[in-house]
Amino acid sequence: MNKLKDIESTLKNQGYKLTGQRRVIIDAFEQCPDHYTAHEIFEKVKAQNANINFSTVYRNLELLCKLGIINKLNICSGINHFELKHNDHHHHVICLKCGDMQGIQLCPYSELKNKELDEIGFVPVEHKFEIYGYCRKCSKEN
Amino acid sequence: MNKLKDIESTLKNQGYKLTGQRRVIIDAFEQCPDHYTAHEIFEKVKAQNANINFSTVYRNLELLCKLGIINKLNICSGINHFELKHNDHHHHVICLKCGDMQGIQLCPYSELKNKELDEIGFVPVEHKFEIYGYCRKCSKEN
DNA sequence: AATATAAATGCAAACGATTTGCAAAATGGA
DNA sequence: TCCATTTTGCAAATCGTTTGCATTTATATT
Repeated sequence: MNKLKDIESTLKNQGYKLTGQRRVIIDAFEQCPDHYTAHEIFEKVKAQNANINFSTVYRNLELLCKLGIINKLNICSGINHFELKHNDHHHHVICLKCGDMQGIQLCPYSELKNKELDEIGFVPVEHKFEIYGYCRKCSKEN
Repeated sequence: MNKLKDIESTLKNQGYKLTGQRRVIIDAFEQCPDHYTAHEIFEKVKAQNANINFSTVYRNLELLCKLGIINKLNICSGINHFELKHNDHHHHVICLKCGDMQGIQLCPYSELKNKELDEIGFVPVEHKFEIYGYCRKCSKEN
């Protein structure tokens, strides 16, 4: 059972077409250990398919987000990053010096009933947890 | 002991001048129960001082961030919000429908030594925790 | 395999938030 | 009050992202 095939059938089932551009974008994510910016995706994909356009990349990133295939990570830098949505729940540490972002398993939050959320009537759906600090390399350099 | 006076002397101590524009920006934050976008600050401030410019607002928001007087909150919507840095540690809930953002006291993370962070050699400095979901108003409407 | 139709693409231009260069104005110490 | 320095306003540039539209493509149907 191939992840790529799963994604392709998700697209088809929802009435979206499987274009060459989509295939290379999905393929780039398959080969991505962590996350890409839209610009990185564009570069990766252009290397495979000379004729792709930036707006096509953006439109497909948006689509893949909508279908729950990828996640948009928007961190302090202001530049969006995208990652394949895996089954594992994880968060990120982000280096304040070099900007590098790594996934971590640590999650301090469990979605038990919470008194404060109940009081303000807020219904949680998902959460984001980020730790900012210094990565090994940058903390050594200081 | 006035918070405004504290901020003014922080500016002076660091060699920055206390201009009319800075005064109204700080004043707007003093009167702000939670957070503003740069655009909201601009509108508030323009109501006090007809001759302020957007770039002045941005330059001063950046300065106040650098001096640790305000925080920049960058949430999923992509629009930056700014809030006075108070002594209280808090996080935010953000409505997926209307975009409203409220502060919450709930913080599931305590910066104890963490095995996973140690393993990757990451030195935490600060963290951000956000819960996305539906606010009271929007969850009723559904 | 040829066709029809709806969806997707490329292109260029628009967009919104933010940043910049520069000349003019304002601040605060001497 | 004068001067050096900082700060401002303005307009233009920038960056990431989105959009309108004509053309192309994928897929279901014949």
